[in-house]
Amino acid sequence: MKIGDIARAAGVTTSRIRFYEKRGIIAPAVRGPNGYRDYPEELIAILRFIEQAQGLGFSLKEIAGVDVAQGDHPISCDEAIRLLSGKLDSVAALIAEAKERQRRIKALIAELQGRKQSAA
Amino acid sequence: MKIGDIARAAGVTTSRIRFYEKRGIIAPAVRGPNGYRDYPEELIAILRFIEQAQGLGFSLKEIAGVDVAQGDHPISCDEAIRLLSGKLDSVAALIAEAKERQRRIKALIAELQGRKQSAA
DNA sequence: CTTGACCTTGAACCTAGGTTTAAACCCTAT
DNA sequence: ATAGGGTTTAAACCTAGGTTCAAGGTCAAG
Repeated sequence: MKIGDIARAAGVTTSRIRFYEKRGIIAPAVRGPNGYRDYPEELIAILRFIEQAQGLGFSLKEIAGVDVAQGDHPISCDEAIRLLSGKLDSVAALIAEAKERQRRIKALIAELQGRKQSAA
Repeated sequence: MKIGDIARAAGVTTSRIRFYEKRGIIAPAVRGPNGYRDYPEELIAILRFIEQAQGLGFSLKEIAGVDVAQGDHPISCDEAIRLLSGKLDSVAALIAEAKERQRRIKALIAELQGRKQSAA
């Protein structure tokens, strides 16, 4: 499949696919006699996987570390659980931070409203 | 006060102060006869205010919009409440998103652990 | 044989919030 | 007068995740 076919099928741009290739996130494409990239159908699933992983909060760097498209072992179940657990922790930390911000903002609003009352 | 004095007092770098000035987040400094920036002591509080606002999730663009250092009216109480309430909403949205991620990650982990059990 | 759609490359551009660097100037102490 | 610290400027660099551009090659249809 040519890059445009893959792009349409996976719902991503062609530039994004080239970008991933350049960054080593997906394996370099086999080239046809005209120099065009020729990708296996499996890349569609890989690209969807990447979007999914991004949606879960994984950076491209982290995704690249999984070697998803390097033809290596497709990552062990234990490894996947380990990665997900790590991300779970960082998401929890993010939530805690956001809640703290929320708390402080609420306190500020309350203070300002109190000031408004006493001024009135 | 010279830029270095302000920087030390406020706990920021001099480059950051110049950056803020260039971006219009703080007012351009008065210059001494040697061309050195000469800042009023009040800038220290303004810089601290900026850090605080950033900590609450406000971008520099949003902070600049407040015209904190333009010598204008120092922002009305109602206006402050409005801005804070808006930020409160976006923080709530952020938390909701993060929780959704958390939920999905947990579901994935559970699925993988189930797979491990059935494989064992 | 030309038009249009596709592909190639490298490089520049974008947001956000700064940092770093280079080359120059100023001030104070010794 | 010279060393050291401070200051000035513009411009380049950084992370992240891409997009956009320019200039050119390829392919199938009409």
